[in-house]
Amino acid sequence: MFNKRTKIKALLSHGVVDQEVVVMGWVRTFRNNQFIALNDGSTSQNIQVVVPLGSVDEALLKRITTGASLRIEGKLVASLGKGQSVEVLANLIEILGDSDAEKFPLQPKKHSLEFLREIAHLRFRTQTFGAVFRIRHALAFAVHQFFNERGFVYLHTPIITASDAEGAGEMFRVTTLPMDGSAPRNEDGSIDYKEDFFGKSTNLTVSGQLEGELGAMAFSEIYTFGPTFRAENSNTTRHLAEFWMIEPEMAFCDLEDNMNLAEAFVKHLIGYAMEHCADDLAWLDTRLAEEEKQKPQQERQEMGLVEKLKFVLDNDFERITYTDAINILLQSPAYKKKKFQYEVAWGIDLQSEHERYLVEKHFKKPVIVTNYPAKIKAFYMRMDDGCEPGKETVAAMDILAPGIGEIVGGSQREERLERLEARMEEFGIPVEEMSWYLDTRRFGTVPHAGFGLGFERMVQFVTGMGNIRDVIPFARTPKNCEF
RNA sequence: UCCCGAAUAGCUCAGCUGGUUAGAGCAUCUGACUGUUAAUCAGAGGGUCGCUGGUUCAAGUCCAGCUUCGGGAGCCA
Repeated sequence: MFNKRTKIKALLSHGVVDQEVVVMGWVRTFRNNQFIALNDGSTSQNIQVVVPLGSVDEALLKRITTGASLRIEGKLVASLGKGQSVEVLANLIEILGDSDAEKFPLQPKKHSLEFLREIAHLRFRTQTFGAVFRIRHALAFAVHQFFNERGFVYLHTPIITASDAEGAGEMFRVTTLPMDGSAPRNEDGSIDYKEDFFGKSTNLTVSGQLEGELGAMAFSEIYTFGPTFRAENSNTTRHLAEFWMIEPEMAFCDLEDNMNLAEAFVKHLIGYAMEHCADDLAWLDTRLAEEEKQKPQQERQEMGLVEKLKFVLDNDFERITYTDAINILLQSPAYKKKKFQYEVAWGIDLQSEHERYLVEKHFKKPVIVTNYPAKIKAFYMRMDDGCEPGKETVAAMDILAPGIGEIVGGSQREERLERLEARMEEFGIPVEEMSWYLDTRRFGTVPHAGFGLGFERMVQFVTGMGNIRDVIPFARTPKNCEF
Protein backbone atom coordinates (compact mmCIF):
# COMPACT_ATOMS: atom_id res chain seq x y z
CA MET A 1 0.00 0.00 0.00
CA PHE A 2 2.67 2.49 1.01
CA ASN A 3 4.80 1.99 -2.07
CA LYS A 4 2.08 3.56 -4.21
CA ARG A 5 2.79 6.88 -2.61
CA THR A 6 4.39 9.67 -4.61
CA LYS A 7 6.83 11.90 -2.82
CA ILE A 8 5.93 15.55 -2.78
CA LYS A 9 9.16 16.58 -4.46
CA ALA A 10 8.38 14.33 -7.42
CA LEU A 11 4.78 15.48 -7.56
CA LEU A 12 5.76 19.14 -7.69
CA SER A 13 8.57 18.72 -10.20
CA HIS A 14 7.04 16.27 -12.66
CA GLY A 15 3.57 15.25 -11.52
CA VAL A 16 1.06 14.62 -14.30
CA VAL A 17 -2.10 16.67 -14.00
CA ASP A 18 -5.40 14.73 -13.74
CA GLN A 19 -3.62 11.63 -12.48
CA GLU A 20 -4.78 9.79 -9.35
CA VAL A 21 -2.11 10.08 -6.63
CA VAL A 22 -1.42 9.01 -3.06
CA VAL A 23 0.52 11.44 -0.87
CA MET A 24 1.59 11.11 2.73
CA GLY A 25 3.09 13.64 5.05
CA TRP A 26 2.65 15.91 8.01
CA VAL A 27 0.32 18.89 8.22
CA ARG A 28 2.10 22.23 8.34
CA THR A 29 -1.08 24.35 8.43
CA PHE A 30 -4.74 23.83 7.74
CA ARG A 31 -6.37 26.96 6.34
CA ASN A 32 -9.97 27.78 5.92
CA ASN A 33 -11.12 24.25 6.84
CA GLN A 34 -10.24 23.52 3.25
CA PHE A 35 -6.53 23.81 2.43
CA ILE A 36 -3.92 21.53 3.94
CA ALA A 37 -0.24 22.41 3.53
CA LEU A 38 1.33 18.95 3.57
CA ASN A 39 5.07 18.26 3.82
CA ASP A 40 6.95 14.96 3.68
CA GLY A 41 10.51 16.28 3.99
CA SER A 42 11.45 15.48 0.40
CA THR A 43 11.52 19.21 -0.35
CA SER A 44 11.05 22.47 1.45
CA GLN A 45 7.90 22.99 -0.61
CA ASN A 46 4.54 21.87 0.73
CA ILE A 47 1.86 20.44 -1.46
CA GLN A 48 -1.57 21.95 -1.08
CA VAL A 49 -4.30 19.38 -0.48
CA VAL A 50 -7.77 20.68 -1.15
CA VAL A 51 -10.61 19.23 0.90
CA PRO A 52 -13.83 19.64 -1.13
CA LEU A 53 -16.46 21.38 0.96
CA GLY A 54 -18.88 19.01 2.66
CA SER A 55 -17.03 15.91 1.51
CA VAL A 56 -15.53 15.11 4.88
CA ASP A 57 -17.34 14.87 8.19
CA GLU A 58 -16.72 17.44 10.93
CA ALA A 59 -15.07 15.00 13.34
CA LEU A 60 -12.36 14.09 10.85
CA LEU A 61 -11.88 17.71 9.82
CA LYS A 62 -11.12 18.63 13.44
CA ARG A 63 -8.35 16.05 13.55
CA ILE A 64 -6.44 17.75 10.72
CA THR A 65 -4.16 19.77 12.97
CA THR A 66 -0.60 21.06 12.69
CA GLY A 67 1.76 18.10 13.05
CA ALA A 68 -0.77 15.36 12.28
CA SER A 69 0.25 12.74 9.71
CA LEU A 70 -2.05 12.04 6.79
CA ARG A 71 -2.55 9.71 3.91
CA ILE A 72 -4.36 11.34 1.02
CA GLU A 73 -5.85 9.75 -2.05
CA GLY A 74 -6.83 12.22 -4.68
CA LYS A 75 -6.25 13.72 -8.06
CA LEU A 76 -3.41 16.04 -9.02
CA VAL A 77 -4.97 19.14 -10.55
CA ALA A 78 -3.90 22.56 -11.73
CA SER A 79 -4.39 24.99 -8.86
CA LEU A 80 -7.17 27.56 -8.97
CA GLY A 81 -5.42 29.71 -6.40
CA LYS A 82 -2.19 31.62 -6.57
CA GLY A 83 1.00 30.46 -4.87
CA GLN A 84 1.21 26.96 -6.34
CA SER A 85 0.85 25.49 -9.79
CA VAL A 86 -0.62 22.14 -8.82
CA GLU A 87 -2.55 20.77 -5.85
CA VAL A 88 -4.18 17.53 -4.79
CA LEU A 89 -7.93 17.40 -4.82
CA ALA A 90 -8.63 14.89 -2.05
CA ASN A 91 -11.23 12.20 -2.25
CA LEU A 92 -9.98 10.20 0.72
CA ILE A 93 -8.27 11.52 3.82
CA GLU A 94 -6.87 9.11 6.37
CA ILE A 95 -5.36 10.31 9.65
CA LEU A 96 -2.30 8.16 10.24
CA GLY A 97 -1.40 9.89 13.50
CA ASP A 98 -3.17 12.62 15.44
CA SER A 99 -1.34 15.62 16.84
CA ASP A 100 -2.97 17.32 19.82
CA ALA A 101 -3.03 20.97 18.88
CA GLU A 102 -2.90 22.09 22.50
CA LYS A 103 0.30 20.14 23.12
CA PHE A 104 2.22 20.15 19.83
CA PRO A 105 4.83 22.87 20.29
CA LEU A 106 5.30 23.88 16.65
CA GLN A 107 2.92 26.53 15.46
CA PRO A 108 2.49 27.95 12.00
CA LYS A 109 4.59 30.96 12.94
CA LYS A 110 8.19 31.98 13.27
CA HIS A 111 9.96 30.37 16.22
CA SER A 112 13.30 31.41 17.69
CA LEU A 113 16.27 29.14 17.04
CA GLU A 114 16.82 28.97 20.81
CA PHE A 115 13.34 27.57 21.38
CA LEU A 116 13.70 25.07 18.54
CA ARG A 117 17.02 23.92 20.02
CA GLU A 118 15.08 22.85 23.11
CA ILE A 119 12.76 20.75 20.96
CA ALA A 120 15.45 19.42 18.64
CA HIS A 121 13.49 16.19 18.21
CA LEU A 122 10.73 18.13 16.42
CA ARG A 123 12.63 20.92 14.75
CA PHE A 124 13.31 18.85 11.62
CA ARG A 125 9.68 19.57 10.80
CA THR A 126 10.32 23.27 10.30
CA GLN A 127 11.26 24.97 7.05
CA THR A 128 14.63 26.16 8.29
CA PHE A 129 15.82 22.91 9.84
CA GLY A 130 14.38 20.91 6.98
CA ALA A 131 16.58 22.98 4.68
CA VAL A 132 19.66 22.77 6.94
CA PHE A 133 19.56 18.99 7.26
CA ARG A 134 18.80 18.31 3.62
CA ILE A 135 21.86 20.44 2.83
CA ARG A 136 23.88 18.62 5.47
CA HIS A 137 23.00 15.36 3.77
CA ALA A 138 23.91 16.73 0.35
CA LEU A 139 27.27 17.92 1.63
CA ALA A 140 28.02 14.53 3.20
CA PHE A 141 27.25 12.87 -0.09
CA ALA A 142 29.40 15.40 -1.96
CA VAL A 143 32.34 14.59 0.36
CA HIS A 144 32.29 10.96 -0.72
CA GLN A 145 31.72 11.89 -4.34
CA PHE A 146 34.69 14.25 -4.38
CA PHE A 147 37.14 11.74 -2.97
CA ASN A 148 35.75 8.77 -4.82
CA GLU A 149 36.18 10.59 -8.13
CA ARG A 150 39.82 11.16 -7.24
CA GLY A 151 40.58 7.58 -6.25
CA PHE A 152 40.78 8.12 -2.50
CA VAL A 153 40.07 5.15 -0.24
CA TYR A 154 37.54 5.79 2.52
CA LEU A 155 39.30 4.49 5.62
CA HIS A 156 37.35 3.87 8.83
CA THR A 157 39.74 4.91 11.55
CA PRO A 158 38.92 3.80 15.09
CA ILE A 159 36.69 5.76 17.44
CA ILE A 160 38.19 4.22 20.57
CA THR A 161 41.88 4.90 20.81
CA ALA A 162 44.72 4.33 23.22
CA SER A 163 46.94 7.07 21.91
CA ASP A 164 46.65 10.50 23.42
CA ALA A 165 49.58 11.79 21.43
CA GLU A 166 47.80 13.99 18.94
CA GLY A 167 47.40 16.63 21.58
CA ALA A 168 44.31 18.05 19.93
CA GLY A 169 42.57 18.58 23.22
CA GLU A 170 41.01 17.00 26.30
CA MET A 171 39.69 13.51 25.74
CA PHE A 172 36.68 11.51 26.90
CA ARG A 173 37.76 8.42 28.82
CA VAL A 174 36.42 5.04 27.76
CA THR A 175 36.30 2.49 30.55
CA THR A 176 34.27 -0.37 32.00
CA LEU A 177 35.88 -0.02 35.42
CA PRO A 178 33.51 0.88 38.29
CA MET A 179 33.26 4.56 39.11
CA ASP A 180 32.40 4.12 42.79
CA GLY A 181 36.01 4.07 43.95
CA SER A 182 36.35 0.28 43.86
CA ALA A 183 38.40 0.21 40.63
CA PRO A 184 41.62 -1.81 40.90
CA ARG A 185 44.64 0.25 41.95
CA ASN A 186 48.37 0.17 41.41
CA GLU A 187 50.70 0.28 44.39
CA ASP A 188 50.99 4.06 44.09
CA GLY A 189 47.21 4.46 44.32
CA SER A 190 46.64 5.26 40.63
CA ILE A 191 44.03 3.26 38.72
CA ASP A 192 45.29 -0.01 37.27
CA TYR A 193 44.16 0.08 33.68
CA LYS A 194 45.58 -3.36 33.02
CA GLU A 195 42.33 -4.55 34.58
CA ASP A 196 40.24 -2.37 32.26
CA PHE A 197 38.39 -3.69 29.19
CA PHE A 198 41.25 -3.06 26.78
CA GLY A 199 43.98 -3.66 29.32
CA LYS A 200 45.11 -0.07 29.01
CA SER A 201 43.81 3.45 29.33
CA THR A 202 41.55 4.33 26.39
CA ASN A 203 39.72 7.38 25.09
CA LEU A 204 37.41 8.52 22.32
CA THR A 205 39.32 9.73 19.28
CA VAL A 206 40.22 13.39 18.81
CA SER A 207 41.48 12.79 15.28
CA GLY A 208 41.90 9.98 12.82
CA GLN A 209 44.97 11.54 11.27
CA LEU A 210 47.70 9.32 12.65
CA GLU A 211 45.86 6.18 11.57
CA GLY A 212 45.04 7.95 8.30
CA GLU A 213 48.74 8.38 7.61
CA LEU A 214 49.18 4.62 7.93
CA GLY A 215 46.57 4.13 5.21
CA ALA A 216 48.10 6.75 2.94
CA MET A 217 51.38 4.86 3.09
CA ALA A 218 49.70 2.01 1.23
CA PHE A 219 46.79 3.43 -0.81
CA SER A 220 48.49 6.74 -1.69
CA GLU A 221 45.30 8.66 -0.90
CA ILE A 222 42.78 8.03 1.82
CA TYR A 223 40.18 10.02 3.70
CA THR A 224 38.30 9.57 6.91
CA PHE A 225 34.85 10.94 7.71
CA GLY A 226 33.60 10.17 11.14
CA PRO A 227 32.70 11.44 14.57
CA THR A 228 35.35 13.11 16.67
CA PHE A 229 35.24 13.91 20.37
CA ARG A 230 36.77 16.72 22.39
CA ALA A 231 36.14 17.10 26.11
CA GLU A 232 37.02 20.79 26.09
CA ASN A 233 34.83 23.09 28.14
CA SER A 234 34.08 25.16 25.05
CA ASN A 235 30.95 27.28 25.06
CA THR A 236 30.89 28.93 21.66
CA THR A 237 28.86 29.02 18.47
CA ARG A 238 31.51 26.97 16.66
CA HIS A 239 32.49 24.14 19.04
CA LEU A 240 30.89 20.80 19.83
CA ALA A 241 31.99 17.97 22.11
CA GLU A 242 30.97 15.51 19.38
CA PHE A 243 31.44 16.61 15.81
CA TRP A 244 32.20 15.16 12.40
CA MET A 245 35.50 15.69 10.70
CA ILE A 246 36.85 14.84 7.28
CA GLU A 247 40.56 14.07 7.13
CA PRO A 248 42.21 13.28 3.81
CA GLU A 249 45.81 12.13 3.80
CA MET A 250 47.91 12.01 0.63
CA ALA A 251 51.25 10.38 -0.07
CA PHE A 252 53.60 12.03 -2.61
CA CYS A 253 52.08 15.36 -1.73
CA ASP A 254 53.51 18.64 -0.48
CA LEU A 255 52.00 21.72 1.12
CA GLU A 256 51.00 23.29 -2.17
CA ASP A 257 49.30 20.13 -3.43
CA ASN A 258 47.55 19.99 -0.07
CA MET A 259 46.26 23.54 -0.41
CA ASN A 260 45.13 22.93 -3.97
CA LEU A 261 43.16 19.89 -2.89
CA ALA A 262 41.62 21.64 0.12
CA GLU A 263 40.50 24.60 -1.96
CA ALA A 264 39.07 22.35 -4.68
CA PHE A 265 37.31 20.32 -1.99
CA VAL A 266 35.67 23.30 -0.31
CA LYS A 267 34.57 24.60 -3.70
CA HIS A 268 33.21 21.23 -4.73
CA LEU A 269 31.05 21.10 -1.60
CA ILE A 270 29.72 24.60 -2.18
CA GLY A 271 29.09 23.92 -5.86
CA TYR A 272 27.29 20.68 -5.10
CA ALA A 273 24.98 22.36 -2.63
CA MET A 274 24.23 25.20 -5.03
CA GLU A 275 23.40 22.77 -7.78
CA HIS A 276 21.31 20.32 -5.76
CA CYS A 277 19.84 22.39 -2.93
CA ALA A 278 18.83 25.59 -4.71
CA ASP A 279 15.36 25.63 -3.07
CA ASP A 280 16.69 25.17 0.41
CA LEU A 281 19.46 27.72 -0.10
CA ALA A 282 16.93 30.22 -1.40
CA TRP A 283 14.86 29.78 1.74
CA LEU A 284 17.90 30.20 3.99
CA ASP A 285 19.02 33.19 1.95
CA THR A 286 15.69 34.90 2.58
CA ARG A 287 15.69 33.95 6.24
CA LEU A 288 19.18 35.35 6.68
CA ALA A 289 18.34 38.55 4.80
CA GLU A 290 15.42 39.16 7.17
CA GLU A 291 17.65 38.52 10.15
CA GLU A 292 20.21 40.96 8.78
CA LYS A 293 17.56 43.64 8.47
CA GLN A 294 17.12 43.56 12.25
CA LYS A 295 20.78 44.38 12.78
CA PRO A 296 22.29 47.86 12.83
CA GLN A 297 23.74 48.80 9.46
CA GLN A 298 27.37 48.52 10.58
CA GLU A 299 27.02 44.87 11.61
CA ARG A 300 25.29 43.73 8.45
CA GLN A 301 26.92 41.31 6.04
CA GLU A 302 27.76 42.83 2.71
CA MET A 303 26.63 39.81 0.74
CA GLY A 304 23.60 37.59 0.87
CA LEU A 305 24.08 33.86 1.41
CA VAL A 306 23.84 32.68 -2.18
CA GLU A 307 25.82 35.67 -3.37
CA LYS A 308 28.57 34.81 -0.85
CA LEU A 309 28.70 31.18 -1.93
CA LYS A 310 28.92 32.18 -5.58
CA PHE A 311 31.67 34.63 -4.76
CA VAL A 312 33.72 32.01 -2.92
CA LEU A 313 33.22 29.60 -5.79
CA ASP A 314 34.34 32.12 -8.43
CA ASN A 315 37.43 33.49 -6.71
CA ASP A 316 40.77 32.00 -5.75
CA PHE A 317 41.45 31.81 -2.06
CA GLU A 318 44.10 34.26 -0.92
CA ARG A 319 47.32 32.48 0.03
CA ILE A 320 49.71 34.17 2.43
CA THR A 321 52.40 33.04 4.82
CA TYR A 322 52.07 33.55 8.53
CA THR A 323 54.92 36.07 8.31
CA ASP A 324 53.01 38.05 5.66
CA ALA A 325 49.90 37.89 7.81
CA ILE A 326 51.73 39.38 10.78
CA ASN A 327 53.13 42.15 8.57
CA ILE A 328 49.69 42.97 7.18
CA LEU A 329 48.32 43.15 10.71
CA LEU A 330 51.19 45.35 11.88
CA GLN A 331 50.55 47.78 9.04
CA SER A 332 46.75 47.73 9.37
CA PRO A 333 44.77 50.80 10.42
CA ALA A 334 43.17 48.61 13.07
CA TYR A 335 46.57 47.96 14.63
CA LYS A 336 47.67 51.57 14.40
CA LYS A 337 44.44 52.70 16.05
CA LYS A 338 45.06 50.07 18.76
CA LYS A 339 41.81 48.30 17.92
CA PHE A 340 43.27 44.86 18.63
CA GLN A 341 42.92 43.54 22.13
CA TYR A 342 45.80 41.09 21.75
CA GLU A 343 49.32 41.98 20.79
CA VAL A 344 50.62 41.36 17.30
CA ALA A 345 54.16 40.06 16.92
CA TRP A 346 55.94 37.29 15.06
CA GLY A 347 55.56 34.13 17.12
CA ILE A 348 52.10 34.75 18.57
CA ASP A 349 49.18 32.56 17.66
CA LEU A 350 46.70 34.49 15.52
CA GLN A 351 43.72 35.48 17.64
CA SER A 352 40.12 35.46 16.43
CA GLU A 353 40.19 39.22 16.00
CA HIS A 354 43.30 38.96 13.81
CA GLU A 355 41.83 36.23 11.62
CA ARG A 356 38.60 38.17 11.27
CA TYR A 357 40.49 41.27 10.24
CA LEU A 358 42.42 39.41 7.55
CA VAL A 359 39.43 37.55 6.18
CA GLU A 360 36.54 39.97 6.64
CA LYS A 361 38.22 43.36 6.36
CA HIS A 362 41.48 43.03 4.44
CA PHE A 363 40.98 40.32 1.81
CA LYS A 364 37.20 39.87 2.06
CA LYS A 365 37.44 36.24 0.98
CA PRO A 366 38.73 32.91 2.27
CA VAL A 367 42.39 33.08 3.18
CA ILE A 368 44.92 30.28 3.47
CA VAL A 369 47.62 31.11 5.99
CA THR A 370 50.76 28.97 5.71
CA ASN A 371 54.13 28.34 7.36
CA TYR A 372 53.34 29.04 10.98
CA PRO A 373 56.01 29.20 13.68
CA ALA A 374 56.98 25.67 14.69
CA LYS A 375 56.48 26.44 18.36
CA ILE A 376 52.72 26.96 18.08
CA LYS A 377 51.96 23.97 15.86
CA ALA A 378 51.75 20.21 16.29
CA PHE A 379 54.74 17.85 16.42
CA TYR A 380 53.98 16.01 13.18
CA MET A 381 54.16 19.07 10.92
CA ARG A 382 57.11 19.23 8.56
CA MET A 383 59.86 21.62 9.58
CA ASP A 384 60.56 24.13 6.80
CA ASP A 385 64.08 24.08 5.40
CA GLY A 386 66.39 27.08 5.51
CA CYS A 387 64.74 28.99 8.36
CA GLU A 388 66.50 31.75 10.29
CA PRO A 389 67.51 30.41 13.70
CA GLY A 390 64.75 31.27 16.19
CA LYS A 391 62.26 31.73 13.37
CA GLU A 392 61.66 28.11 12.48
CA THR A 393 58.40 27.49 10.70
CA VAL A 394 56.45 24.41 9.69
CA ALA A 395 54.58 23.53 6.50
CA ALA A 396 51.17 24.16 8.05
CA MET A 397 48.13 25.71 6.43
CA ASP A 398 44.82 26.92 7.84
CA ILE A 399 41.88 27.98 5.71
CA LEU A 400 40.00 30.84 7.33
CA ALA A 401 36.45 31.43 6.16
CA PRO A 402 34.45 34.64 6.64
CA GLY A 403 32.12 34.38 9.61
CA ILE A 404 33.35 30.97 10.70
CA GLY A 405 37.09 31.28 11.19
CA GLU A 406 39.23 28.18 10.82
CA ILE A 407 37.39 25.69 8.65
CA VAL A 408 40.39 23.64 7.55
CA GLY A 409 43.63 22.92 9.38
CA GLY A 410 46.36 20.90 7.74
CA SER A 411 50.02 20.46 6.98
CA GLN A 412 52.68 18.59 5.15
CA ARG A 413 53.85 15.90 7.58
CA GLU A 414 57.38 15.44 8.86
CA GLU A 415 58.55 12.41 6.92
CA ARG A 416 62.18 12.45 8.14
CA LEU A 417 62.50 10.01 11.05
CA GLU A 418 65.22 11.80 13.00
CA ARG A 419 63.49 15.16 12.73
CA LEU A 420 60.18 13.66 13.80
CA GLU A 421 61.71 11.90 16.78
CA ALA A 422 63.37 15.13 17.84
CA ARG A 423 60.07 16.97 17.62
CA MET A 424 58.29 14.29 19.63
CA GLU A 425 60.89 14.53 22.34
CA GLU A 426 60.46 18.31 22.35
CA PHE A 427 56.70 17.91 22.80
CA GLY A 428 57.10 15.21 25.46
CA ILE A 429 55.45 12.51 23.39
CA PRO A 430 56.40 8.92 24.33
CA VAL A 431 58.31 7.71 21.28
CA GLU A 432 58.11 3.99 22.26
CA GLU A 433 54.31 4.00 22.43
CA MET A 434 54.17 5.60 19.01
CA SER A 435 56.45 3.07 17.41
CA TRP A 436 53.68 1.95 15.03
CA TYR A 437 53.39 5.52 13.78
CA LEU A 438 57.13 5.91 13.37
CA ASP A 439 57.23 2.70 11.31
CA THR A 440 55.78 4.75 8.44
CA ARG A 441 58.99 6.77 8.51
CA ARG A 442 61.18 3.71 8.97
CA PHE A 443 59.83 1.71 6.05
CA GLY A 444 59.46 3.56 2.80
CA THR A 445 58.73 7.01 4.09
CA VAL A 446 57.47 9.53 1.52
CA PRO A 447 56.58 13.20 1.52
CA HIS A 448 52.91 13.38 2.46
CA ALA A 449 50.30 15.84 3.60
CA GLY A 450 46.71 16.12 4.73
CA PHE A 451 44.15 18.26 6.46
CA GLY A 452 41.07 18.17 8.63
CA LEU A 453 37.84 19.88 7.69
CA GLY A 454 35.22 20.47 10.37
CA PHE A 455 32.06 19.19 8.75
CA GLU A 456 29.67 21.22 10.92
CA ARG A 457 31.63 24.40 10.24
CA MET A 458 31.31 23.67 6.54
CA VAL A 459 27.56 23.17 6.97
CA GLN A 460 27.45 26.46 8.89
CA PHE A 461 29.24 28.20 6.09
CA VAL A 462 26.95 26.87 3.39
CA THR A 463 23.69 27.35 5.29
CA GLY A 464 24.64 30.64 6.94
CA MET A 465 23.56 29.31 10.34
CA GLY A 466 25.34 31.25 13.08
CA ASN A 467 25.34 28.57 15.77
CA ILE A 468 26.99 25.18 15.25
CA ARG A 469 24.31 23.60 17.48
CA ASP A 470 21.82 24.28 14.70
CA VAL A 471 23.63 22.30 12.00
CA ILE A 472 23.98 18.96 13.82
CA PRO A 473 20.83 16.98 14.60
CA PHE A 474 21.50 16.60 18.32
CA ALA A 475 24.26 18.77 19.71
CA ARG A 476 26.57 17.55 22.46
CA THR A 477 28.06 20.45 24.36
CA PRO A 478 29.19 21.01 27.96
CA LYS A 479 26.24 20.35 30.31
CA ASN A 480 24.03 19.31 27.43
CA CYS A 481 23.40 15.79 26.12
CA GLU A 482 19.65 15.74 25.50
CA PHE A 483 17.90 13.32 23.15
C1' U B 1 36.74 28.55 32.30
C1' C B 2 36.48 34.21 31.91
C1' C B 3 33.61 38.84 30.43
C1' C B 4 28.74 40.90 29.13
C1' G B 5 23.47 40.30 28.78
C1' A B 6 18.77 37.85 29.53
C1' A B 7 14.89 34.88 32.23
C1' U B 8 7.09 37.68 32.68
C1' A B 9 0.97 33.12 29.28
C1' G B 10 2.30 27.38 24.82
C1' C B 11 5.61 31.02 21.54
C1' U B 12 7.55 36.22 20.73
C1' C B 13 7.71 40.27 23.73
C1' A B 14 5.85 45.09 26.62
C1' G B 15 5.49 46.27 31.78
C1' C B 16 8.46 53.84 33.18
C1' U B 17 11.98 56.70 38.85
C1' G B 18 9.01 50.09 43.49
C1' G B 19 2.28 51.33 44.42
C1' U B 20 -3.36 48.31 44.69
C1' U B 21 -6.96 43.63 39.61
C1' A B 22 0.42 41.91 35.33
C1' G B 23 -0.81 43.35 29.31
C1' A B 24 -0.30 42.69 23.65
C1' G B 25 0.36 39.78 19.12
C1' C B 26 0.47 34.81 17.63
C1' A B 27 -1.11 29.83 19.23
C1' U B 28 -5.27 27.07 21.75
C1' C B 29 -10.76 26.52 22.59
C1' U B 30 -16.02 28.12 20.98
C1' G B 31 -18.76 30.30 17.01
C1' A B 32 -19.00 32.61 12.03
C1' C B 33 -17.13 32.69 7.04
C1' U B 34 -15.28 29.77 2.89
C1' G B 35 -10.09 29.63 -3.10
C1' U B 36 -7.03 30.14 1.46
C1' U B 37 -1.17 31.09 1.35
C1' A B 38 1.78 32.00 8.95
C1' A B 39 -6.44 32.77 6.01
C1' U B 40 -9.93 36.31 8.21
C1' C B 41 -13.75 38.11 11.89
C1' A B 42 -16.13 37.80 16.97
C1' G B 43 -15.70 35.84 21.84
C1' A B 44 -13.40 32.78 25.83
C1' G B 45 -9.78 30.31 28.72
C1' G B 46 -4.67 30.61 29.92
C1' G B 47 0.54 33.45 34.84
C1' U B 48 4.23 30.16 41.55
C1' C B 49 6.81 37.08 36.84
C1' G B 50 13.59 31.07 36.68
C1' C B 51 14.99 29.52 42.10
C1' U B 52 16.57 30.98 47.20
C1' G B 53 17.27 34.73 50.47
C1' G B 54 17.42 40.09 51.62
C1' U B 55 15.88 45.56 51.66
C1' U B 56 10.92 47.96 52.14
C1' C B 57 4.58 49.76 54.74
C1' A B 58 4.72 47.64 49.68
C1' A B 59 9.03 43.86 44.90
C1' G B 60 7.65 41.39 38.17
C1' U B 61 10.50 46.05 39.23
C1' C B 62 15.95 47.23 43.94
C1' C B 63 20.27 44.02 46.20
C1' A B 64 23.03 39.16 46.83
C1' G B 65 23.72 34.09 45.63
C1' C B 66 22.34 30.03 42.53
C1' U B 67 20.32 27.79 37.92
C1' U B 68 19.47 27.93 32.80
C1' C B 69 19.89 30.30 28.17
C1' G B 70 22.18 33.77 24.63
C1' G B 71 26.48 36.78 22.76
C1' G B 72 31.84 37.52 22.99
C1' A B 73 36.87 35.46 24.46
C1' G B 74 40.14 31.23 25.21
C1' C B 75 40.91 25.94 23.47
C1' C B 76 40.14 24.22 18.15
C1' A B 77 37.64 21.72 13.45
